[in-house]
Formats: sequence, structure tokens, C-alpha cells
Amino acid sequence: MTRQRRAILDALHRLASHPTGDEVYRAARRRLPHISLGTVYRNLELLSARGIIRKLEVGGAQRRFDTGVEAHDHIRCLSCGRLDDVAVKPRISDASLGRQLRGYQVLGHHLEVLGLCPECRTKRRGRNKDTLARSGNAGGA
Amino acid sequence: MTRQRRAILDALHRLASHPTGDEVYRAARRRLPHISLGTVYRNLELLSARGIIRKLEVGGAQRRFDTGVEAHDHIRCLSCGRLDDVAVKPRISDASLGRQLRGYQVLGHHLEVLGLCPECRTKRRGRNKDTLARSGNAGGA
DNA sequence: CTTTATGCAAAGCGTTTGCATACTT
DNA sequence: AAGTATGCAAACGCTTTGCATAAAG
Repeated sequence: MTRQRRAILDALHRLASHPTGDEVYRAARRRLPHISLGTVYRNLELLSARGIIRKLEVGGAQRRFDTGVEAHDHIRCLSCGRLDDVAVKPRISDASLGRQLRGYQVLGHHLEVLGLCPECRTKRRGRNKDTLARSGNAGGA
Repeated sequence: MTRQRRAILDALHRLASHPTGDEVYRAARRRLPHISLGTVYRNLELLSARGIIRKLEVGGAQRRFDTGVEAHDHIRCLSCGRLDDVAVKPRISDASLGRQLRGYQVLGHHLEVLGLCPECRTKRRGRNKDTLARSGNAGGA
């Protein structure tokens, strides 16, 4: 457990939500100004491989990381990319895990709700919905 | 409607599943050997902006494209990245669209089931589950 | 002393973009 | 002629990796 690894883990806890690799890097650098981006990514990868943190493969460009290892779903803003946790029932029952679906062995699932976060809703008041329609369709829902 | 755009659209229909930008490029190049990657991406972007095709922002590194514009869910192989369509009930009722969730205006949702495709299940017969556990956790479920 | 981690910089990968050329209409 | 699309190659943003040095065990 190096100083760097601890700083990264602390940053992840402090940032709370779902920071990207770069956000973790910037936060960790406030404590260790000489920490490198490579170290941050290497540690995020290592920590998630060990199940200490979770690497989220949700929609959008960048990967995100999370201290909570328990399964939960997310709601993502189509406008700014903000990501929040959400508990939406019904989830697939645990009983269906291990079942087969189209020949696949099912190991888990992830529900991503798409929408507009409060800030972006406000910003869009009274404007046309063009950009919304475009990106809104991109969510894969 | 240029020859290039038609070739791209045809490729998308022929490839059936959920090709990546590069896969569309390679398929289109069989008909138009001089088509450029830039043209392919520009057209995929343009076509999805017009609602003619769908750009999927699912987990994994690359974006994928789909001729079907109707909403449906997916099952992704954690080992090889293969992506198939799937209809899993229960979905969120349409009634809950437009509702609010954590202050977000809900516009859609997407369920991604994670697992092992038939081919990868076979390959893994009798081997340890290490890599599976690692990547399995990455799905965000 | 052996192993593991670090900083730095370069490479990688998928995607986007600038620009001059070539089609459309 | 005005507008749009193309090929090419360079640029981009995020992430990974090679390598020499430094810290851990």
C-alpha cells in the first residue's frame, strides 16, 4: 500500500459519485502533486481487479470508478454526462442469474436510465429540443 | 445520397448485429475500396442524427451502430464483447417516462445483460474463473 | 535482495476534423 | 455557382505501456 495508492483510494471516497480517471488524478494530485496519470490508471485497474473498487462500463466516452462494489443502477444525463446512482425496481431477480439467454450464460445486468439532470433541465428551458432528440436517441434504450 | 452513404447503409443492414465503426468501414470497403474511415464515421454520425440508424452507447470501448431504431435491450459478452439483442421483461413502463428520478427528467432507459456468449462458454470449459471474475465485475451491474 | 510500484514520456486506439478536391443541384 | 460530401492525413482525448528509478516487503 503506497502513498499513491492510498491517495487514489481517498480521492475516490471523497469524490463520492463516479469520477473518471482524470478526475481521480486531479483530486489525488492535490495531495501528491507529483503523482502521475499512469499511476492513477494503473491503480484504478488494479483495485478494480481485486474487487476493492468498481470500474463502470456505462455509456458515454470515459470509464468511471466507484467505491461501492454492490450492484446498483445508474441514471445518466444525456446532456452533460453526469452520473448518479438510482434504485429502480423491478430488477432482474437473482434467480435468473446463471440462466441462459440466447445461449449466453447470464452473470449480471445493469440498468441505465437516461434523462436530463436538474441543471441541464434548467439550462434548456424554452429552447428547442433538437440536440436533445439527437443525443437522446444515442442512449441505446 | 452518395454511393458511399448507400454502401455504408447496406453494410449496416448486411452486418445485421451491432458493428463498430471499423467493422462498417471494412465491410463498405469491399464494395468501395477507396472509401475512407472519416467518411464512414461522418455518415454514421449523420445517419444517427437523422434517426435513420441508432448509435449505441453501451458498455465497452467502442460505439456500435444499429439499423433498428426501436428501443430494445442487449446482452453483452464479458469475454469477447459480442453484443446481441434481447427482450427482457419487465421493462420500465412507458408511463414512467417523463417522470422524475432524483431530479432528472427521465427520457429512456437501457438494460444491458452481461454474460458469456456460447463460444466463450465453450472456450472456458474447465479453466479457472479468474479472468471472468475480474471482467465480470466491470459490467456495472 | 527480490518484488512491486512509480514518474515520465511515448505509443495505442477509436474517433473527429481541417483542408483541398470532387461531386451534386 | 452554391452547397454538400469525399479522401487523406493529422489531430484528439482517454487509456495503456516501456523503461529506468525508487520504494516495499
